[in-house]
Amino acid sequence: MSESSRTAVADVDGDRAALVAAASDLFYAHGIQAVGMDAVRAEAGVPLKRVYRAFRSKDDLVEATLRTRDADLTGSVRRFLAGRTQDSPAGRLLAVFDWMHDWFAEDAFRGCAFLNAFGELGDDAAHVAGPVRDHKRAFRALIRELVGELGLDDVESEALAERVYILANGALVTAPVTGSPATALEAREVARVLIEAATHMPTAAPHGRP
Amino acid sequence: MSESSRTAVADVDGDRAALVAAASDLFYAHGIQAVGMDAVRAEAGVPLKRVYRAFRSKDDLVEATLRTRDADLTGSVRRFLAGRTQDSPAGRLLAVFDWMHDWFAEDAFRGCAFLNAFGELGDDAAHVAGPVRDHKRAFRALIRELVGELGLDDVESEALAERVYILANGALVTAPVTGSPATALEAREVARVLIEAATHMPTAAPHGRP
DNA sequence: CCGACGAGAGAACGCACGTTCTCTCGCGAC
DNA sequence: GTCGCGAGAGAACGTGCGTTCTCTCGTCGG
Repeated sequence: MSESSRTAVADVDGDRAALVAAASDLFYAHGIQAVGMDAVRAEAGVPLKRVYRAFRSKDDLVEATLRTRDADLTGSVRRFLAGRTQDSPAGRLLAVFDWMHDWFAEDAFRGCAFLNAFGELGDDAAHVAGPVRDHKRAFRALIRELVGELGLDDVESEALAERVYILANGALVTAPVTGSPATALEAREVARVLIEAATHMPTAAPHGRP
Repeated sequence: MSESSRTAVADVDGDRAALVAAASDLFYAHGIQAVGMDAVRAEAGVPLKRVYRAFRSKDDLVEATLRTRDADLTGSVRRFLAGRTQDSPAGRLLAVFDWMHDWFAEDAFRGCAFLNAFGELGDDAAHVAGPVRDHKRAFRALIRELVGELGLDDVESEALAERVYILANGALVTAPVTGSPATALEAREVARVLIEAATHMPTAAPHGRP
């Protein structure tokens, strides 16, 4: 067993994981300020004392929650893309919007946790603004990576990546307000037009997956 | 004078206006839950008693603030468009992004108050979700109106409007995170490509205003 | 000049939160 | 068996909120 002496000595790592999982769901569903530490404690089934042994404060927990969610999302989209290695570079870039569509259709979907958190607390809270900016940078970098496979030059690649990134954020924020997952497919169509315009090559037909 | 007996009988309408103006700024800058009624009272210079004579509760004030902001924003963009009546239909549609660019460059810009509020409180709070959906519907209707002048058929017009709307939301949410007003111009370029693709007609050169 | 009404300022109240403290109890060591 | 350590449950504490209440004082009618 990789744990220390049996289950004893208060498994701080296990607590951290349980608390982050519980807090992540609650913060995402109701906002950060609206969820109290007691609700997190109850959802995680961890006594309050251990909560404050695992995290110095609520701010700490919030930051850990955001960083974990960043890793989870990145993992999720990369796993999705791993199933599309046979696709054309354009198809793989567009697959990001297919992934979004699947996500938007989930019952629990309530927009982008990072944009929600940033909108709620903004620049006032560094422990939120930092992870949010890091996540968005990572997401943009992922898109940039996929755009890179299209074979455009650097200037064109940067421009296209920036535009697809803005577009993805647009879908991410519009879908929860309208409640329609199809927003992702509209955005996908826009991306398709952008890719065609940039590469001067036709891409797969709308909504069709090879 | 249009007021009732002098300045007496507690000018409820004046109070409402002052309170909404103060609350609007504070909510926008720091979020809704982070701003207490006492801060609003202090900023507006209105005694607490009159605050609760003008509004039944904080929820009421929040809703009034959002509705007023909706009217203000709509007025602002329509005034901006009124200066572009000489432009082509495509130019007038793209002018929405020029208006956004001006807005993003303001010091106080902190994203879309409606998306921020929705992200903060989400569907949990009907007094927020309602005005947010109404505002977004109105904004989309404005875009649909401008798209209508392009002379496309209804199906194409609806599709283009939806896409430009998603795009505008993308710029609106990306700009505060990156802090770059140029996001609006990137989105403008995407819109230009979409319009060209939809109308099969070239539009004005990038970033050029006739 | 007096009395009463109403407005302003802020204290008061009930509640909920983040955080800490205390009490109790189970369990292992000797 | 007994002692003591440590963990769990939740009470307690300080703070800040939304909302209401009270007290004081200026002002106006008579």
